[in-house]
Amino acid sequence: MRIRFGYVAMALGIPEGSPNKTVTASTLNKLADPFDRFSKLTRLVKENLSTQIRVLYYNLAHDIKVFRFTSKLVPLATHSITSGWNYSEEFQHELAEIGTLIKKAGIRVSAHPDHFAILNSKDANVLEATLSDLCYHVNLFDAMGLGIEAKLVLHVGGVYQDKLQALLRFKSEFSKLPSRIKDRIIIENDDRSYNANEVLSLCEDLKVPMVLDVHHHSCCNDGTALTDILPAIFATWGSMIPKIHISSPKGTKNVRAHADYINVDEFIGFLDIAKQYNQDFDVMIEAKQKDLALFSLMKDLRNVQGVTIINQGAIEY
DNA sequence: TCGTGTCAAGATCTT
DNA sequence: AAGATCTTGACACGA
Repeated sequence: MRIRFGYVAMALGIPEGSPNKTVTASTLNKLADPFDRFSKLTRLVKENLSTQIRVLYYNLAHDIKVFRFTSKLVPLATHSITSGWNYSEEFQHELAEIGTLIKKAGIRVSAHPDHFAILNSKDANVLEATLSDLCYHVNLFDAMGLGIEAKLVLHVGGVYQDKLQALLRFKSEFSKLPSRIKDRIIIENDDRSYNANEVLSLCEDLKVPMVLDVHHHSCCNDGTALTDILPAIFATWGSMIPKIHISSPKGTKNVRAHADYINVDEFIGFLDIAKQYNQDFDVMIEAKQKDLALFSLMKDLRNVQGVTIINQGAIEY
């Protein structure tokens, strides 16, 4: 089976490789002239977008075809201080350039609204903020000219001590989403609330792909072995190539936090499970050292029996 | 320039 | 009811 690797948001292997530059609302508020606020924001977005393009070229130079965007390309995009700002139109040229590059190079991209985006929150304000955040991400994908293959990863969350009700609320809110959002959502098992089994059932119900996070599964599970559910998880992707997330625990005391690099033995453990299903898949590396962790894992994989290195960002196993 | 605090976000645990 | 905690990378600011 063929496995491709990707990393999240920023490149540590090149200078100025972070498209995460931002500003706080309070700093903007201190600028008396609205024009100054506007130009400060505009400068930051332009910088982030040009960094993003540079990072994509860097990825291509290293055969990395899987990438997750930062959610901060447009600082404060969903903050009330920028309400009415048509960033998609203002940066249409730059965003289109990014999209063209992605399509031409065949890069698989996604985004992951952070865990404050809660589709099934009981709080109407939180729900509104969540919808606005999802809309923001989709606005960027649309402006890039990317279709529904550009996915948005969500967690379930919104438990309030009642997981069953929370799941019902999730399904109900999901069904109300506009298709431009709904068609892009994929759901991931998390590290404390919803395990892989529960998310699998939800994904089967909603007919959306499931992202298996192998590390989260080891933090939060009901005793189900991956061997038993992996084929069903892969099946939620239909004809698409499944994607999984991997990371390693930071330490024995803090098992949920992400370590700098990926432990190759843990990953091989997963590969050995996956191998029996002979399904190609993509792997998102969630390690603090980002691209450097990817390179490090690839280096470690060179010494593993059964691994064939296809290029700097893919293996055959 | 360095270190500490703050910012964004929401749920949940503690006081 | 209010505050601390969790999480993340980067800004903001005082020393």
